[in-house]
Amino acid sequence: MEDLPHIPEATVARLPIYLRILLETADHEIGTISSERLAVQAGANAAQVRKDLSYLGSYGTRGVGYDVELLIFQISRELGLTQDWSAAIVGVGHLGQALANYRGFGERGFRFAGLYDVDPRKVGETVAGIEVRHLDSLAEDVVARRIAIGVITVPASHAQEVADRMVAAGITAILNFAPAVVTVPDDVTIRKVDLSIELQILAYYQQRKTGMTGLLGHRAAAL
Amino acid sequence: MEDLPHIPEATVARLPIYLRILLETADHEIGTISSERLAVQAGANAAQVRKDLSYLGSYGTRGVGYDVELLIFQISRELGLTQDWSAAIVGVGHLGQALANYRGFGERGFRFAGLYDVDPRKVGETVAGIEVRHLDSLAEDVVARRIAIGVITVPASHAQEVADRMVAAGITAILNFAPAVVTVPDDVTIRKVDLSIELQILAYYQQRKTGMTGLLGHRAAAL
DNA sequence: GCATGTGAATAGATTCACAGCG
DNA sequence: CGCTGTGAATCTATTCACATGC
Repeated sequence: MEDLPHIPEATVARLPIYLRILLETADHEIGTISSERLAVQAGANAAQVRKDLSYLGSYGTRGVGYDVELLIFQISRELGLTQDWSAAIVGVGHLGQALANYRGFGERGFRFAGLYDVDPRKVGETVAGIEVRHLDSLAEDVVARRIAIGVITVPASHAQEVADRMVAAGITAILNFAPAVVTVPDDVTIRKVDLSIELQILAYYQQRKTGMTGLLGHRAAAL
Repeated sequence: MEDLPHIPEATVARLPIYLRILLETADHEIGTISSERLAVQAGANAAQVRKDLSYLGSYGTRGVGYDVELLIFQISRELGLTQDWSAAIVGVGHLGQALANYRGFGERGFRFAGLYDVDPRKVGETVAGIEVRHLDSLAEDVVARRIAIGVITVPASHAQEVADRMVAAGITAILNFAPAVVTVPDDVTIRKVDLSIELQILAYYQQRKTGMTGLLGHRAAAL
């Protein structure tokens, strides 16, 4: 298999996990790893690991396993992590500040190159060593600081508007933390992280467990 | 379709989105909504909306659409949101504090009933109106405060240990923000939110766009 | 007539199972 | 002989298309 045929979405989502495990493995000075071992550590199935890795090419050795360093390089290259990426955070609330301070983003070349808000009390402040600028400065900064990724941490009511401004500013990859459906043009990639949806999903599965106490799956004692 | 046959995972993940849209729709005093309209607002396909909703039962009216209030109730019931849920956050770093302060969790009956850390400088402090307690108190609090959900916001190196203590304390639903694979027994539901993985996925798709400039998809100018 | 509800068709992801190679 | 690489089989999810019923 060669370079261009694109990788299934589900595989792309797992490559970063493999990469992290491989980096840890390399730290332990282990030179080679089997799909079985990688699968156990990733909480997956060995056949899946092999199939996923096969989309990158044939970098394993039969009877031996995968060379850890080689695989780190190949996955990094495939994910585009051989270059550095600059991101802008729009919305300097609790979450925006937490992200700005989050160590472990550098995990693979991500840098927050800008923090934006419209609140005059926040503009001019410094958070995590970055000066908060007015959202109006975003467009010029995208060019000047080569910002490629936008992170939305504003309230839901402003999320679409912020996304529109990001797109207008030339950003084509967005990570949305606001609890709102945001639509963007086809050439813009958007992903969402929605904390309250995650909790609701957990609640569903949790209810299935405890709700089984009554005969008909009725609701259990609420608090 | 009746009560027990369980709902596909993909559908469960979308129900909270529909619910949110329906709540907004209700705010605008609109009594009825079509699958088409719901689909547009959720960024989905009308057939999918109908199929998803059909797992809850037949709550639509042909030729008309769905009664907004009725659907809100049915989805809420299915997701287990007719009861309140208490969650504990373990790890009072930037992210843990941001979550504790996050308004909009109450969006459907979630309450943070406990904040835990092991750092003596943090234990005893108050964050978002909640006293930070030592992780050792978790087990007793799970019982006393009926905590059902655990949220992990500690560094990756401690995530598994914290998860183990949550499980030992009787928690059976966990949301993990630490960039680490955490394993739990089968009867425990775990979901992960991994910020750096999300950025890496964006980087992949971003690269596909810009990386096409060179003939062979080689890496572009790094900064 | 119009929008739901749903079988049937399609697409996508996971797992199996084994041939192929070091 | 052991572990990769991958077609084939299976399972899950999405989309189509239309019969059904208000």
